[in-house]
Amino acid sequence: MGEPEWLDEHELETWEGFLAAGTILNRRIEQHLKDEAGLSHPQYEVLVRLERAPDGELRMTELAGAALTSKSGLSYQVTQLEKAGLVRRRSCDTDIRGVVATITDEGRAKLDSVASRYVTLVRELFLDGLTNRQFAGLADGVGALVERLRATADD
Amino acid sequence: MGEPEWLDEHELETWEGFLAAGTILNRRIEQHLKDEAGLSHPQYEVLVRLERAPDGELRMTELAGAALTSKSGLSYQVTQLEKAGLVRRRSCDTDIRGVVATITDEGRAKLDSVASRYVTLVRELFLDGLTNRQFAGLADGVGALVERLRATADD
DNA sequence: TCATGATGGTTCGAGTTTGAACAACCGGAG
DNA sequence: CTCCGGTTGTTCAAACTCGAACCATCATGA
Repeated sequence: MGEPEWLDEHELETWEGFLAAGTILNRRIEQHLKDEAGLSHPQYEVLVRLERAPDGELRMTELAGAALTSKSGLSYQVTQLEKAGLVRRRSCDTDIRGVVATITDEGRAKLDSVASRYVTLVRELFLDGLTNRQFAGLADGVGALVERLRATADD
Repeated sequence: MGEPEWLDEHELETWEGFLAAGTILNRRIEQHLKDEAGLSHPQYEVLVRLERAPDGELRMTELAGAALTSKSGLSYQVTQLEKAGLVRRRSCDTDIRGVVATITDEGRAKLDSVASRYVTLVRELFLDGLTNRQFAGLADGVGALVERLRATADD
């Protein structure tokens, strides 16, 4: 294994800050979603993915692949959303094993009702805290990161 | 509430990328910690904070305040770490209610055993994916974010 | 001194996540 | 057609998280 090149203070600080910021932002968003609409963050994610998909439909596996949770976690969340009437399950036409999740009109309405507040929150917590220069730099870095992480999604 | 200023594509992409990157990185780190040392990420966090503290000791509340989990969550984790012999509890000298958590020698040894691998991983997943310019930009942005989030920790 | 409100930590229950096990099914090679 | 490895989604037990309730204690002021 050998000695790696240790992290200098700035590197460590940035790394830990990055993680910490993600954690805090996640938590704040979650809090607001819960209070406003009774949605957990995973549930909100599911709805958003579905809304963006053609016909508001997506296979379970595709849904899970969207960086969310495990298959079992998705199963659970979709069940919750189904109980709430925001999503429906139907079996896939071309594959009997398959299940397609569909967002309902209530689901879309729920998303609409949260959207404005959500955007406001993202501005407050994230964008407003950054100068244009900082945002540009962060956007660039994040872009590179996401690309790299997606590329090495399986190792 | 009124209509907020909507997010343009670049803003949305950056925001979602930021969250997604955090989630993925967290998960990968967690995976490795679990495999290598049988530690969860929260547990690792606790050990790191304790190791950095003078005498390797910290009050429970201070520990929880370090952006980790809730008080109850911390209680649970410290109990787990105690069972594993990596941390000890003792009551506080100046406040009978208080509890001080202390990292044991085994705890320090455990951290040492993970450190090298951990650093390697951070380089692989995070630092190596960024050019110097990108890192600088991201570091700047993250710094501003963390500062802002800490400042508004209570609203 | 004695109330009174705030604080420190644990414990409890409900909800959630995860990986493993499972049953059903697909699709290609032979 | 028939295997057979790989896929799909659910279910299960175990672990984890959170907030609320709780008791004990502190600190302040009358």
